Amino acid sequence: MTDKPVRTRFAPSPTGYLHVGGIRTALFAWLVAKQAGGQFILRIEDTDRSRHVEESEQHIIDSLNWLGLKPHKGPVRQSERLEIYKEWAQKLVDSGRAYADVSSPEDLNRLRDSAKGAHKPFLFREHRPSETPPWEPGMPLRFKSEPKNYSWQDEVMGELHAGPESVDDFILIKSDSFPTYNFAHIIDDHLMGITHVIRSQEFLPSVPKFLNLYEALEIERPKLATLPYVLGPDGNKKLSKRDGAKDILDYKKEGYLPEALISFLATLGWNDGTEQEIYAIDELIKKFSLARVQRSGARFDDKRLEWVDGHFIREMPLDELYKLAEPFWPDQAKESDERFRKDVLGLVQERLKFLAELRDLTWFFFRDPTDEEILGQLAKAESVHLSTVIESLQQSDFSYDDIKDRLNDLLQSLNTKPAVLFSEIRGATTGAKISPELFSSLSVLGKDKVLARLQRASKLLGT
RNA sequence: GGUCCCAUCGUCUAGUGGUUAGGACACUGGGUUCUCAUCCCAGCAACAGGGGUUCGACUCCCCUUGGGAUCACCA
Repeated sequence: MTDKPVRTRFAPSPTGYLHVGGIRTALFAWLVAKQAGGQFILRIEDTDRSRHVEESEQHIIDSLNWLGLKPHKGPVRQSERLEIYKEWAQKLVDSGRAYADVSSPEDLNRLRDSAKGAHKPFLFREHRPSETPPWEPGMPLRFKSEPKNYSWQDEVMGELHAGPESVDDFILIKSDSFPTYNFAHIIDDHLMGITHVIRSQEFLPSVPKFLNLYEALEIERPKLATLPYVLGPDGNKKLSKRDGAKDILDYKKEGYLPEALISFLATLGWNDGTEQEIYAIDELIKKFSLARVQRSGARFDDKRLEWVDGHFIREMPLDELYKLAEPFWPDQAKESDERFRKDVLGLVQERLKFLAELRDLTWFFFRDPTDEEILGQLAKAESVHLSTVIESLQQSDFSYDDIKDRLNDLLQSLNTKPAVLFSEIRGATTGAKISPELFSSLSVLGKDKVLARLQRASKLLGT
């Protein structure tokens, strides 16, 4: 092997959005390129016109950009390279390694059915016609394979083997003149100088066919790396859109941090052998290796993602988090100033798992609770201290320390417990089932609001 | 059915012949002046089965079982 500059690619077909499985493939390819100082290329495999979704390409690009997996250049589109595939196809025709396929869909179905009935694999090469017409536009072109045993090295799976049954004649160019994946990706990888083909497991059974084609084309084979599936949360099936796998951009909408997703995805099927659980992107670039990628599928676990995301949120400087939190505030928060919102954010930072939780955690800072909300948090019979609390807090400067001292004093003088007194105050001032720590909450909420809410609660209870 | 891949706690995993099989998520219990969360402590919990090889197997080999993929003019 030569010392060609490392180049990897991510080659999705534009049929919809990207889910975590696809993104993980992109991430690994990106990491391999990055750590070698190489290039990461985006190639749009749009050779199936019937499944093509117009907005898909932009959506894919947006997804990669959000996660910081920036391709080296703009995307390469296979649909714009038809002439190239045609030329290479012609080479195969000229060397006798490809032939026009005149069989009808009915022929094929019949052959397939009979193979199935005989419990044998369907191999087109067993029905290869002895004579075929010259290849002309509008005719599908089929590869003429030379079946044999193969052994090859996979960067992830190790030494792999397959028998001649795995090699067959397959379609290179379809009747609409578009190439198949099986053909186009081989040509493109070669022409684009791709050094590592990193792709998911579904292509593994086809590798012997590809190997046969590399030989027929007399081109050097890139390194092959097969990634195991990301499995759905339940069952052993690979994660799929059909089973509700989320669009990666939905995680953006819910306020997950890109660096958290990256760390989570990287450790889904890879580890560096240490007990480290969280990785910064720079560390991943340094430490990642295909050889340490797991060979078995990894199940996607929401809970772990939440934990990782919460971890990143807690570690983040408040000012930075504040910028990201912008779209996630409760509606009424617009009317509050930045200082206030930052204080509030500081209070809930440690309990956010993702930013969309901000709303439910902070609404009572921006809007008075309703009667029902207050009463829902207060048991009348036990709520008897409110007027005393009001008296004391009226004297307070509402600093954290002063509030703390006063409420602690009340604990003494009223001869009660935090579980009683603090719950009462919390319920009356927030009307919420959960809230941040009491003294800070009161301090941030401010004297006017706190006193007004306490008085209102007191009135509601008739005390 | 043929071909191919895979197999350690519920989940993600460490482990490369000798370990009380480690960590993390989740879960359970406890602590941190109320709730929720953080943090800390503790607990629960795994080598699919059977044969070999070996003084010794989670580690190596074989078989079985289980799971998955693939056999398209889809990628």
